[in-house]
Amino acid sequence: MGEFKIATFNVNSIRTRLPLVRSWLEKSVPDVLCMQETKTPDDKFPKGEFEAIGYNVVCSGKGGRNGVAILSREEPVEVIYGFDDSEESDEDRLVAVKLPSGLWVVNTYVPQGQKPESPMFQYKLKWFDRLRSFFERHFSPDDMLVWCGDMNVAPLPIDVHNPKRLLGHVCFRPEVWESFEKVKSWGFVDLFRKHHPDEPGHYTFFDYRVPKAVERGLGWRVDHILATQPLADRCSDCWIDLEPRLAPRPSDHTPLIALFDL
DNA sequence: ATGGTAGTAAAACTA
Repeated sequence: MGEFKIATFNVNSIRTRLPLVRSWLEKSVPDVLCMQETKTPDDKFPKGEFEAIGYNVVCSGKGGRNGVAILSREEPVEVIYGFDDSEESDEDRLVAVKLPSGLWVVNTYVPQGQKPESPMFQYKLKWFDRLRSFFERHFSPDDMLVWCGDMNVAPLPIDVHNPKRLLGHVCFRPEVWESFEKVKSWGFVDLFRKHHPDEPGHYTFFDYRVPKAVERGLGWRVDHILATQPLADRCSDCWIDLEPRLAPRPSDHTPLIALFDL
C-alpha cells in the first residue's frame, strides 16, 4: 500500500475554517483527517465541499459546540458514534471509523475540564476511564488502531512553555496525567514522542488570548496521535505543522501529522 | 490577580 498519512486538527468551527482546511488538505493530502470542535450540526456540515476534493465525510455534531469529524480517502466500512455505555453518549466528542484495510481510526475531543474544582473536571477524568473501557470492549492492543484528537492533556513538563506557572491547570496536573496514562497503558504509543523523544518546545495549541503566542512560543502540546504497537512500528515520522496558524483567520490549534508505511 | 480573543448565537457560555 505504501505511504499513509493521518492528521488531527482542532479546527474551532469547520464553517469558519472551511477555506483554511480545504487549502491545507490540497497542500498536505492526508489519507485521513480527524477534526475536533467542528461546532456544526451534521445537517449543516459542509460535506459536499470535502467530497468535491475526494474525501468521504463522517461527522458527528449536534449544535454550536464540540463536534468531531473524520475525512478519509476511502469509504469507511464501519462507524461508531459516541460511547456505548450507560452514561452520556457524547457522540459530539467521539467518533471512530474502520477503513477497508481493517485500520481503525478513533477521534476524540476530550472534555477540557474548565477548573479543577468544576464538576466538568471530574467528568473529564471519568471520560478517560470510559474511553479505556471503550478500547477494552471494542479492540485489542494487537489491532491496527490509531487514536487521534484534542486530548486536553499536556503529558510532560516539556509539553508546555512554562511548567512551573501552568502546574495546576486542568490540562496540566497529576490527575489528568494519571487518567491519560491509564488509557495509554492499554496499549498506545505517543507517535510524536516516538520520533521526538525529550524535545521541548513543540506545541499544537496557542491561546488566542495570549498576544503573539506563536511568535513567543507560548504553547501547549495537547493534541496527540497514538497508535497500538504494531501500527506504531510502521510509523516513520510524526510532526506538527505550524503554518496554518499563520493564516488570516487561524484556529488556535495546529495540525499534527503522522506518516506510516503500510 | 485578572484579563486578554474567538466562536456560537443572540446573552452568556466555552475554551
